[in-house]
Amino acid sequence: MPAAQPRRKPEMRQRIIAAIRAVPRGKVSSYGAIARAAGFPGSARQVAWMLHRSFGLPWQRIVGSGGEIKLRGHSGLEQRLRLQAEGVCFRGRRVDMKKHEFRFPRRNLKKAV
DNA sequence: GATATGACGTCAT
DNA sequence: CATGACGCCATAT
Repeated sequence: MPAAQPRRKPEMRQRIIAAIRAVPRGKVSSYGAIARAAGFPGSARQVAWMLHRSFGLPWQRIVGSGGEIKLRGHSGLEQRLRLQAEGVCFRGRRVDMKKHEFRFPRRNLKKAV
């Protein structure tokens, strides 16, 4: 059978947004981790793009690998303040991932969706 | 369809 | 630890 074409539905956006919203207050996650959790490993950039396009998301909880804040200037400062307001600890310029990195639940067993 | 861009990630220097 | 190069992938023009 000729194969089902991989659909490019807006499903990607939905899943990424869902993953972002899944990060609880006081926790953080990285772009790459969000992308993986959403089922799109390697699409970290799309996560960032999405944060810019969609509003109402806990954008401050998404940081770069190792807990580094990737935003520049004022935005980066605000992100830091917002996270600290949520109780997130910093170590130098980075988030203390050891304590605050959110672990996504594994929904591997079967495709239960 | 080609080129440029971006809140990325990882590795080499 | 800072910097640069390369890989990655959806959008924008």
